[in-house]
Amino acid sequence: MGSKSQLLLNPQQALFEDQDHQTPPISQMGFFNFPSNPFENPNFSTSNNNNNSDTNLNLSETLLFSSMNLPLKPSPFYEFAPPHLLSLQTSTPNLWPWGEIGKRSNENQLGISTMKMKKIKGRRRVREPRFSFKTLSDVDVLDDGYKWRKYGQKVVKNTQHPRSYYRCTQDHCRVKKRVERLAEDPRMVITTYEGRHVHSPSHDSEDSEAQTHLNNFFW
DNA sequence: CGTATTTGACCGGCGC
DNA sequence: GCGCCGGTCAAATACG
Repeated sequence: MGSKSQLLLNPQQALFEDQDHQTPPISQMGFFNFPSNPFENPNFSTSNNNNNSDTNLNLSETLLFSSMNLPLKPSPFYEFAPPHLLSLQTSTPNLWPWGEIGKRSNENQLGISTMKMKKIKGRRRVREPRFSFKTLSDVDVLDDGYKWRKYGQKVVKNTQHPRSYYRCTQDHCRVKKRVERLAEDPRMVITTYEGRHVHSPSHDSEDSEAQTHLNNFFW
């Protein structure tokens, strides 16, 4: 990978859900632990080192995940993790049902369950595939190579930090993401993507080389 | 002046 | 049915 796509994020856990046109397969959703920080980067360690002013996050795992257009097959969802990102063969999946996540954090921190489906043409309901991961980060909105426009912000119950809603600015691309801080550990950012991009990431600046490389790799 | 963000209104699902 | 809650809309505002 070129220097431009240096990995600066440190996703701790990821959550996948498969695409299912009937019922939300909550039971098939869950976090699993990443293998112990394979993306260690001295520029991006613990967030409370205030000297670490590296807020300009680069092409990252976020891009890798989102550009692979989300998992499509049902479980085991970790099949869809980019193998060089998650060497899950050697890691323990550690599944957490959503309900249990809520319990652990003693609040409904992600609240995804209410946003399961959307209506399509009056009758058909389709739930876009989603996946999320949490990252140790000072900045809320991680630069993933796509351009996003904020369209809402909401305080979620029993949390102090608001949740922000973003939509991809590309025409006809309906990908959304939301960003929030983990209530129990505000150093953690939870980023959730929903939908698949119908286009390549478009950073205004340079770096098209790394991007096409990534696209070719994942698409 | 065009575009992005803010922010309260609105809406729909769900539990009671 | 009603109220709560999360998600979205959109008018007003900020921004550059």
